[in-house]
Amino acid sequence: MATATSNHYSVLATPSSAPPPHSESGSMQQAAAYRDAHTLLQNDYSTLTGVAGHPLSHAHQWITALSHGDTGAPWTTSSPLGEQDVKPQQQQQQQQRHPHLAHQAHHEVRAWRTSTATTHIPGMATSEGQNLVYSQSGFSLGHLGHQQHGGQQHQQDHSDEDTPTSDDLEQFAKQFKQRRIKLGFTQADVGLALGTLYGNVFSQTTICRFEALQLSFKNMCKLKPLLNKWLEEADSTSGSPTSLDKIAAQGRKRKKRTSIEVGVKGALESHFLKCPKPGAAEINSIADSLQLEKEVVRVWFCNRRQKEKRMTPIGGQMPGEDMYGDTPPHHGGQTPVQ
DNA sequence: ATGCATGAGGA
DNA sequence: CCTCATGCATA
Repeated sequence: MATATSNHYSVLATPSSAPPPHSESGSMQQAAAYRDAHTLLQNDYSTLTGVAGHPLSHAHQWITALSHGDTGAPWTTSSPLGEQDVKPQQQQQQQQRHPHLAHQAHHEVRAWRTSTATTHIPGMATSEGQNLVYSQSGFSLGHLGHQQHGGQQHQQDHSDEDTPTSDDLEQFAKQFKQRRIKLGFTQADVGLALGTLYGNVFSQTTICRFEALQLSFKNMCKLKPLLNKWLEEADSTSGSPTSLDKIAAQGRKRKKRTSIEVGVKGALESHFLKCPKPGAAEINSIADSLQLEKEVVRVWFCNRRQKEKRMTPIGGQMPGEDMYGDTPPHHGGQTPVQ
């Protein structure tokens, strides 16, 4: 589709778009034991997934099969139905920069987990070769948890209000995942539970990213307390009724996800290396040469930059561990990928 | 598990 | 326009 670029995201009902039963990709993690009698007032995926033998497989993603009558469905222009957010949106949504970190705008942090948890190869010139102890001080978390009393500083506590270190987060994430699985919950379950418990719903994606440490440091810090509370609730309440609130996602006309071909991705990567922040002109240029929409290119760069800021570095870290014959028999590698 | 996308908030 | 938190849709 070089020229195609179907400019219209006509969400149209793909003629052959039967209900994609997309077999559970993460079936291993989806197999959960619901000790709660939740009413399947949604789409019965049970029929699809149940065949495997999992009587209690839940719909991991509350599909929003909105019955859209209009074929055009311009997700941007005509949106008669006002968008109604389903999020309770409590008042604790304020995570924006505090007056203290105002100056932090530019010197962003990039390498958090310079130390691979426990065992880390010393003096390993990974990619930067300049982090280690140094970067630790790079981001002085001091202001994040800013102690306004001026004298007290007992961080490192745990399970409470202090700024965790990147290492703390890593450990917590690991533990969390383990316990979650032990209790028979899926990532989606947790996301929902958080919503019913505290009013903040989260998606499977977010929980997943948390466990994989693929969120920004700040974001991790924000979520940790919530997940921690859920953990306590979860294991202590091993049989009590969990109030289930089904907030059916409303219809939201979202643009169809554009698939960028590998070759094109490579090209984008190249450009990114040269200029991670291209201006409008550059974007236009790139978009044109790659035959992509400007918006797509712009968004691609935005997402790419975000990746760079995640806790877990992207292209690297624990590929096959050794590249040369010399390999330590142990590795504190990442998650065993569930 | 991840890729592309939306949106709020901030210059 | 960007950053940042988040998620639908998908591989």
